[in-house]
Amino acid sequence: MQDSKSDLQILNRFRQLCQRFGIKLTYQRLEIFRVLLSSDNHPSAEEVYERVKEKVPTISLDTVYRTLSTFEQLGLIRKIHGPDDRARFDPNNKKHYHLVCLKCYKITDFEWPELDNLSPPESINSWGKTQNYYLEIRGICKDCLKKEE
Amino acid sequence: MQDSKSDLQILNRFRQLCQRFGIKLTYQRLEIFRVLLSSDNHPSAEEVYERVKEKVPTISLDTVYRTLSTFEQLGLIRKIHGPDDRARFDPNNKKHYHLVCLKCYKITDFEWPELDNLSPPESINSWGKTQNYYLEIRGICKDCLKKEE
DNA sequence: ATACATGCAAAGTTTTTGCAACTCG
DNA sequence: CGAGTTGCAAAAACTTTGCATGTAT
Repeated sequence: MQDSKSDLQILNRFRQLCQRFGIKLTYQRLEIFRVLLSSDNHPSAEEVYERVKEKVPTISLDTVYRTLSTFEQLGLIRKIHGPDDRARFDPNNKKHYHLVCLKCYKITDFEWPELDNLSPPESINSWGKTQNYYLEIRGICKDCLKKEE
Repeated sequence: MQDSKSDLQILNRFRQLCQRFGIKLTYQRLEIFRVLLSSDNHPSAEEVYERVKEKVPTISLDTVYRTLSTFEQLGLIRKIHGPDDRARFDPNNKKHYHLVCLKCYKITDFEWPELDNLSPPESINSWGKTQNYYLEIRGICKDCLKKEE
């Protein structure tokens, strides 16, 4: 879900998705979709709300929550829970992991092919059916280190 | 932080910790410490509260929150944020990772030495100073699979 | 037309905070 | 005694929900 396409291309793509999943194409959903597409960071619901409000001033926060939840259920985005107490939403659907800054809570993606290829211990097979990995490396990002001196 | 020692041993150990970190040894803190020691699961603040209340009926939930936060800052426990919306606390200080059930939100520890030994991509060195890994494998646990049939 | 989506307001959850009373060291 | 800790109550922060109105198909 990260591309830089023209408005029309995004519209067509979103229309397709709505049809495929049987949900209605509304202006609110489209603009939320756009905001997610153009996010390099991992916005919280509040941040998505603020950005969508520029285009759709009458949108309400609960619509943003509901839409994000819908998108999550459709597999378009992923909800992530970092050390920050608010949920964040990840529109990057390539296999990747997260660097989380414990000061500013910024989340940065990184890739780690060696981990992708590592098979988990067999012991976990007896636990149940596994679906996906979530890996976070926590620390302090460069910007925050600079501020500390 | 997981042992099964006598009450006296735990008391002495906790007294030591309090002295080392310069915090006062209170009945509330001691009982919270005991509950954490005897937890094989990863209790939420509420769950710790419920269990401590059996011994210290007058304890308040906010004291539990404050104490857990203190313990976390001292490095005695780790706060974890799963798909469940409440924080959970992990008293296991051995290197380990988590299996998280998306149905019942139960968290199970597992070890993965191959991952411990895997060095992360160099690219992340330019990000900042990393402190620790957090890995979750999500799925459905055996019990919940059984309930579904 | 009608089933779905939105906006509003209100409520629900989880966590934090101000403050007076209390307690450990 | 005095700084640190607790309990209470209230508030804050984040998220969800009921319902009437509006809208996409």
